[in-house]
Amino acid sequence: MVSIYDIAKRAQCSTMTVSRVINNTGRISEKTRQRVKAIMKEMNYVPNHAARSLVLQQTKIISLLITDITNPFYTTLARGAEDAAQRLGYRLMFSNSDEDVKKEHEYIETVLSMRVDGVLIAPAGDQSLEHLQKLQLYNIPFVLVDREVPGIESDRVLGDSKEGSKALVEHLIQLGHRRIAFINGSPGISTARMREAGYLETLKLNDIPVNPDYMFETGYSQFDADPIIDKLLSLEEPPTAIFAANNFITLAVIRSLRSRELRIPDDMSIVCFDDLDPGYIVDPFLTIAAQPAYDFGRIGMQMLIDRIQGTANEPRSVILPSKLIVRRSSTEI
Amino acid sequence: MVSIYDIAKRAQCSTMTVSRVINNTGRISEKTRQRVKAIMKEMNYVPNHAARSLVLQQTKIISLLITDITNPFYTTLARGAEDAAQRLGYRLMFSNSDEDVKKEHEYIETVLSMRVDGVLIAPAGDQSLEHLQKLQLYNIPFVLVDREVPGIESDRVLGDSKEGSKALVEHLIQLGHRRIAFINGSPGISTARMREAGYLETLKLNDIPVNPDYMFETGYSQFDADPIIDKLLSLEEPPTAIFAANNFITLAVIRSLRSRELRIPDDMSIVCFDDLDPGYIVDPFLTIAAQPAYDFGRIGMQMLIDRIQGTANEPRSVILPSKLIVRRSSTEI
DNA sequence: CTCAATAGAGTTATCGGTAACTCAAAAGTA
DNA sequence: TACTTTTGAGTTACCGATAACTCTATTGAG
Repeated sequence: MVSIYDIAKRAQCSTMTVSRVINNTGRISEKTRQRVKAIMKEMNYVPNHAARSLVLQQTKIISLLITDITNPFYTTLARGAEDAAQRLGYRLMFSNSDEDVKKEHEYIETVLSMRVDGVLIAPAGDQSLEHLQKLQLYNIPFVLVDREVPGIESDRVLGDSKEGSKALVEHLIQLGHRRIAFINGSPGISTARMREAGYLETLKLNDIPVNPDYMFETGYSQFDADPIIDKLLSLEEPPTAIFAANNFITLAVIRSLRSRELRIPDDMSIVCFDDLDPGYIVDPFLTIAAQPAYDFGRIGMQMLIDRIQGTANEPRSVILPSKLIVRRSSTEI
Repeated sequence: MVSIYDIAKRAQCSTMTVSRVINNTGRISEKTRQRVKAIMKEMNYVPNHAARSLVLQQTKIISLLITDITNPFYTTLARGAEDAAQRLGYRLMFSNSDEDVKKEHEYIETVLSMRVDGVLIAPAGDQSLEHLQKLQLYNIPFVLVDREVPGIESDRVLGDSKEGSKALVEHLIQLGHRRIAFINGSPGISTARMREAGYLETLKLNDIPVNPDYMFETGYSQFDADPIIDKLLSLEEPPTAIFAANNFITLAVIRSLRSRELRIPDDMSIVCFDDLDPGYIVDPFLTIAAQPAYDFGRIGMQMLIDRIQGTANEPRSVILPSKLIVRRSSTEI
């Protein structure tokens, strides 16, 4: 592959002159500049990123670590991050941890090894603490998006899961529901804890006793809801509404209900966080707390680049509100 | 950041010894190996990828360029590619060209600059030719997935768009349809051409005259189908079925039909390529030609790594069949 | 006309790692 | 015991680029 030396030889100048032409720095006569440029073009020169970043000690690459590339919430977030990064002159490297702390660990190793300039990360869970401390140890700036991790002080962009949760449950209560089941993600993830807090608080505010039989913990990724639905339906007083903590859980729940010929919302109201991809859904019918996924990415990326370029000020938190969108999956009892 | 020199100093040995411990090469006494290993761990040493790839002339990184990160077909493909890459010891770098040749061009520049070991690419269109030739010029192995590009000889994994197309149209004809509209992607994309060929051929086989008023070309990405639906509905003999070339087009079409209170399939049958994300759709109702997206990625990645590591044999083509899945969006006339 | 300032380059060292070669001491062999 | 082989390292050069410094013509001022 053609290097700066090849160009220099051909142009009968030093590599430094070529480097100056490439970077538009230093003093170069217009004549030389044009000659070198022509030769670079002719020889199809492409600078070697590794060599450059080795000496510059910066890569202009930012790593984006999300937990599920098939979840539209995250792909939308990714798009926001990508657009912002591009605008500010950085390249993005996506990775996908699959909600798996071990896989996340491997990616962090790569990220460290590549000396990326910063990391925008939706951590797999509280156990991500260790990875994040490693980033801190190496002074690699990072911003948490969507989820926080206890023990880590850093910039972050979070959704207001608790408020969103309260809005959803309040909505159900307004519709007359009092037997509201809650199927949550893993308590090892901050959003799940916040959503539970919102659920509990709203019940309390409305003097509805908490029924442990109505509460479940599962994963945010694909899973089978049948066992849970079984239990709920076999209760003496089955719930009239289900609050599912995210879109994946909702899908599993809906599938399970459908397979039993139960209709939504007639037989069961459903509310949840995050839309199924708005671009995809032919017929949006879920009542949701919609989070501004694109902004999560966009704002997170801006904060990250601020941090990379800027002075080391206090960690900032941005909390983005979610919006209650009432559709047909919830109805009066 | 701690380098191999810091380790060497602390271990009182040469950098070469450290390098040998890292790579498990050369002759090292067990005692020294353990001592160096302990120090590396203690000092949290992480090898510098740039330095290493500079001297090794390989990065163990493969670039995956897809055209739309929000399209489940591509995210599923990406997952297949990722799994295969990981299994074979490579890291993946996703990028997203957004069906935009210019954006693709920028990513190719980055890819060249980073000297990745190979590129798995779903080209934005025929105009990608120029980028791909650049890859060829630099001897960077690449594999085309999903789409081919005239003028480029290379490994590739394609769907059998023509056969899939024929199956869909044949299915409609079997149901009694003869007025079948076809809303295609851009003719600058190979799959669109193949799908059109299948459409035309099947009509001909069944002695159905081609009606130019039934044929449209648009983009594979989000767009507004209203003008097209307007035209179709205002025809003297409006179609009874629509064949939409991909999932995005289908969505736009469905939205447009719904906004006119037209029911599917009662008022209009619809068939198309590619599922909306099977994991997402609450209630799959589209009749589709399903392509094995995961295998596109998996097989493509395997071919690519073969090519990177192996001998330079003839370019190989893998054609993956699509499967007709009949659901409720198509019915007898 | 002389000397300082500036334009337009070139030299050298370095980033962090590894290949290829070298070399002394220990171990094996005749 | 003397010589060869093996073990366990160290030295040096280089991958491709850039920072910092140096150097030589020009140019301009007085």
